[in-house]
Amino acid sequence: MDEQTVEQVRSVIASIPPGRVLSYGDVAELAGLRSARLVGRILAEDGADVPWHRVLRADGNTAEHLRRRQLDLLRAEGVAPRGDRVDMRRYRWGAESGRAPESR
DNA sequence: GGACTGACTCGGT
DNA sequence: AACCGAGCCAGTC
Repeated sequence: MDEQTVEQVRSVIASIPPGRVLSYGDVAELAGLRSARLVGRILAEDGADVPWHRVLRADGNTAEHLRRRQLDLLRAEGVAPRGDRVDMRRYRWGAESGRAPESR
């Protein structure tokens, strides 16, 4: 794994404000990567000390094995998941008034 | 090298 | 909503 890439990804995630979220793909883009999977992989290995819970799937779902913990952590900072799903249009970093720069 | 596996995503059925 | 196939990239066997 390229150290520089890892640091890029970690710094992007570290800069996400509390109460906001990004998708793996968003992080990949901000870090200059083409692969969202790489972001997940990096978090799996070196994500323990960054706010990894602010990163979720593009559709607002979380990875199965993390679901419970991640949603708890998010609730703790003001994000209210609807069932297993987070409202990306509302909480996505950069989407202040329900309008995302690129809300799909 | 090939096949398989993931904290992924998108477009098409 | 659910399932598929294709891209994606690094690691393991």
